[in-house]
Amino acid sequence: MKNQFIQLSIATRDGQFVARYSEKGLAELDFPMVGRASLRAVQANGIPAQIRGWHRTTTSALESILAGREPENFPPLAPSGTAFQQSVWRELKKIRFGQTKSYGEIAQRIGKPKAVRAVGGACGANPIPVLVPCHRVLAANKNLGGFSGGLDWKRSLLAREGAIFR
DNA sequence: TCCGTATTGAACT
DNA sequence: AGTTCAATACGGA
Repeated sequence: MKNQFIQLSIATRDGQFVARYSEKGLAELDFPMVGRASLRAVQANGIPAQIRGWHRTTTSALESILAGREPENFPPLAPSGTAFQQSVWRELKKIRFGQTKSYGEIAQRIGKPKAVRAVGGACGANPIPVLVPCHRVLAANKNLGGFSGGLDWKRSLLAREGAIFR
């Protein structure tokens, strides 16, 4: 039972997101579930005050982005992944609100200019979409590329930020 | 070890 | 302007 996340939901007008916290911070964020039964992801009691605080910050950051505004604060992010993935995600966080970068640019900035495909793989493995802005990464020709949460989400998020893409 | 990938740029129709 | 194709790093099975 090593990874016992504490799971809390975030209701937005775009649906119910689910956030999972480790003792280090926000570990995962899920898009609203499409079909049936969004899990009742709430524990009423026994949530440490620290995590409740993080969750308030997460909620407000998420709501800001969904409303097309740049968040003022972020919770501590604690995604689990390989060293390579961590370095990619660290780089993603540096992309400013409303800006985009290509997979190749990310690869260069982490010092592995030829690891372009691997960067794509790391983006797809990102457990904290939206807050770790994997949606701001486009293909070299400014085409959309892919998105694990569905391309509609990627289009929508970029549009709300006023980013330029095709 | 083999396979797929959210890539890329060049070489071809 | 569209299509094919090899190079290439990484992660999962």
